[in-house]
Amino acid sequence: MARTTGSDGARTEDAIRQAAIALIAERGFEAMTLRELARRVGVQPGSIYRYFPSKGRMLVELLLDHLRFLLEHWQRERPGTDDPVERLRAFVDFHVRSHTLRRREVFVANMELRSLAPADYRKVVALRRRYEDILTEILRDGVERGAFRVPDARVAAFAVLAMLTGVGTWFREDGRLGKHELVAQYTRLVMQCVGAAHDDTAPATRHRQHRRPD
Amino acid sequence: MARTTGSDGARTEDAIRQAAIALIAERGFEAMTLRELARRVGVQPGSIYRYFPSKGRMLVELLLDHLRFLLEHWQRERPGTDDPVERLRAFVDFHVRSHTLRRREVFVANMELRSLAPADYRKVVALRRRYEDILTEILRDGVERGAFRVPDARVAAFAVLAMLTGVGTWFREDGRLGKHELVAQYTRLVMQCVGAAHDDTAPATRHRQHRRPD
Amino acid sequence: MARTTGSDGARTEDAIRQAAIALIAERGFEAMTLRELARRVGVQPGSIYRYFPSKGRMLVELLLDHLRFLLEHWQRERPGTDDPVERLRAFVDFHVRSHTLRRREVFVANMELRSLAPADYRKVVALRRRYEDILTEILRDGVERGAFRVPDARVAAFAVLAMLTGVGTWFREDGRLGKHELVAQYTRLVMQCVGAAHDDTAPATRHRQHRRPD
Amino acid sequence: MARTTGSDGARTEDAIRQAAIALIAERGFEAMTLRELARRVGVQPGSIYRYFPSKGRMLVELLLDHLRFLLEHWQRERPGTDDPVERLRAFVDFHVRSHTLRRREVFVANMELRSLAPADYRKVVALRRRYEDILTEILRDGVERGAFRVPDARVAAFAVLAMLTGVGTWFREDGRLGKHELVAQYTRLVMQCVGAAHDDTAPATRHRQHRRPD
DNA sequence: TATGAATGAGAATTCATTCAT
DNA sequence: CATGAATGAATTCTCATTCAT
Repeated sequence: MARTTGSDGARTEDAIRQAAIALIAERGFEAMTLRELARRVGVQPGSIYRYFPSKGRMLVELLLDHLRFLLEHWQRERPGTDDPVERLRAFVDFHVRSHTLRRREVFVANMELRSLAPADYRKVVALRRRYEDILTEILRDGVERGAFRVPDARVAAFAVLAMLTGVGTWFREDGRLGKHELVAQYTRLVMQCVGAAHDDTAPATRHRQHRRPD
Repeated sequence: MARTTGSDGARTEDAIRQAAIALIAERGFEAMTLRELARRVGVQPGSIYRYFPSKGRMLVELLLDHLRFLLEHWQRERPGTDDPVERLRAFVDFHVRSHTLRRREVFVANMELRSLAPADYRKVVALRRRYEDILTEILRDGVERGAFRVPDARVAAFAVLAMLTGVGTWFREDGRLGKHELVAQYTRLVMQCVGAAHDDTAPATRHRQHRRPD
Repeated sequence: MARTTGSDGARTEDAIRQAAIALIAERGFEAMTLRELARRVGVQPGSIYRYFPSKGRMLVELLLDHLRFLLEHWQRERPGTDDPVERLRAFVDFHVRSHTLRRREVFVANMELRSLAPADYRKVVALRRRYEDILTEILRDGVERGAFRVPDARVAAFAVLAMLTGVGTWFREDGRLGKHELVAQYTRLVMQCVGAAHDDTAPATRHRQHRRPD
Repeated sequence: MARTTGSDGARTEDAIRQAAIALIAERGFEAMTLRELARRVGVQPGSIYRYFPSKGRMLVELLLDHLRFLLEHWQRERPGTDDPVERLRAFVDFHVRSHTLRRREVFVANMELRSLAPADYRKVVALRRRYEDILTEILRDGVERGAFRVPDARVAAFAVLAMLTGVGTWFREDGRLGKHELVAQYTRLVMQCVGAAHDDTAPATRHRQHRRPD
């Protein structure tokens, strides 16, 4: 077959990106083959090279895109207030929502750093660091203002991020727990964790206290 | 050459296991080649097959060994008391210590589940589940006795495990933070997280409040 | 280099098939290596996998092709008559000619059944059985009509086929015996063997009675 | 384990030979591995080298042994008479019996000539030639005395040998046809084939004329 | 823009063989 | 006589990548 009438580069590139994220999340970057990627997209392996100069570059671009997406969206959605509790609440909400919505991207970004070439690794980690800094800064500020009580803001930030990001490992969109409920539970856990003087009378967590999964 | 003088099966197997864990942690299972593994051990690639029937079986055996190690050691070291706070404190201590001591095994066990054949995957996950259940059980018991306050013991267990396990990602044996201090900080974070009626006047965390990593 | 100018799938596949038959006939299927096959064809070993999914599938396809070739050609060339002697004569002629013309295919088909996977083995043997049945049927019919005298048509068919097929083992295109003469001698032997009321005064065999190969 | 008390070289060697013939017949010489052979015999692969200097030498020895066995036994069993018909009858009987009794040896000897090193090939073929010559000589003598009518004794010898040897391909010890009956049928086919002035009133073939396998 | 034929390097794995014990 | 640890070369097969069309 020659060229499909109306075939369209932008559409093809997008299809490749989507399929690549899915495939890498499923199999891992090293285990994914361009052959299979091409098969899923419905093109020949060679065609991928119109859009990405190499398998490795494809990974970096996907990861950078994801991290830029996170940073930009946070920029847009973060609350105007400077109340640490409100800011933390917003961050948890943002993080849990984006990390369940874009589960595969998050998973890939967490698993495949090893597969990056050193220079790419540095770029990606720098962006990730900026994201971590958002939380560190919120915690640090909260500690200073007496809103939170943790021995070390950076350690606490790592702990909280690990906790929050871990949600992607087990949460299923179609599982027992609704996403709203999920956010509520994690918000409470985080608040307790950082020693927020909690008003844990928030309704969402309250009326479920008797529920118990598994 | 047929056989290096004094060569010894048990020793060789051990050397392969050690090197394999290190190499998989470094590069990832798929990216690791048996050639390189053999080179590090100082044998020919084919010799690995005296000890493992395939690359895939090697991975399972390493993972199962690691999980069995964790379960057995917890069995031996867990405290006799049934006070939830004491049990949780012991678990955090055990987990953080074993997860910093056997960092690479932990890392591999968390990253390479994907690379397992389905049947092996099930075996490994079953063991991991038993480990998770230890913490779930402690939390559930604590909630019932009023020692902890979390909306859902299982969700909290996942959250706490993610938090604790994440320590392996950034903690360096030779870094700023001592292991003792590390355990102290995580203990406090976990206690707060599960809403333990805290006696957080513990000295270890106190006199460091002004310190700040990174 | 990506692609030799003017390279052409159909041509390459044919070259591989030809070379494969020759090489398997020479060395045996197990002893043949894809490296050597590729070298003879003038491509890289990996390129063979564009045309055959595995070494094993290559063998089946070659054997099935050969047997289909035999069956189809017999279908086209078999005589319209129902006189058993004429039919047998035509079969011997067809068999000896095709088995000297396609010596290597025949040889491979006889030697390499063992190397087939069980499922493939069944397919190939089923086709071979259809070929054997052609002769069995001719003999059976001839026995019923009183044209041949053998105790058991199926046993005789095996005996005659073995005899005829054996010709490929020793006959050389450039040897003492012409192909025409060869067919004549085998026709006579077969006719005698099945007890045909022979008119063995056929000239072809006559004027050579004093010749002696080897 | 050290050495089994009373373990015995001659016994081991014999076990290896037996197993080797069986395994080569099953899989083919190239496809057989010394590992599997050793496993069947119950020794370690290295131990085989006490008895055979290499895999290749093992094959030659097995083939030479087999051919020597055939020649010696014929020497002992051949009839004293010089009547061509009697001699041919005895040969057919001997050949069919030995080729069904030692099926696997025969099969191996026919299939694996290719796997021999050139020098070994020559030795084996020379012995086989001596065996073929026995039949050629009988036929030639019979033609001269007017007992047989074939255009060329050597061609007929090849044809008859192929026919007779083919029996090993399909005959099953536990099948429909008894061995006695088998010999009788082949004797008759051969006699007819060489144009022996037949007294085909021999009882063995007669009273079965109505039988029909398959 | 896309194909499909081909490459070449390297992967896991197998195997005959060796030899200290 | 036999073992078992090890070798080294080779095997099938895979894969990222190239490029004429």
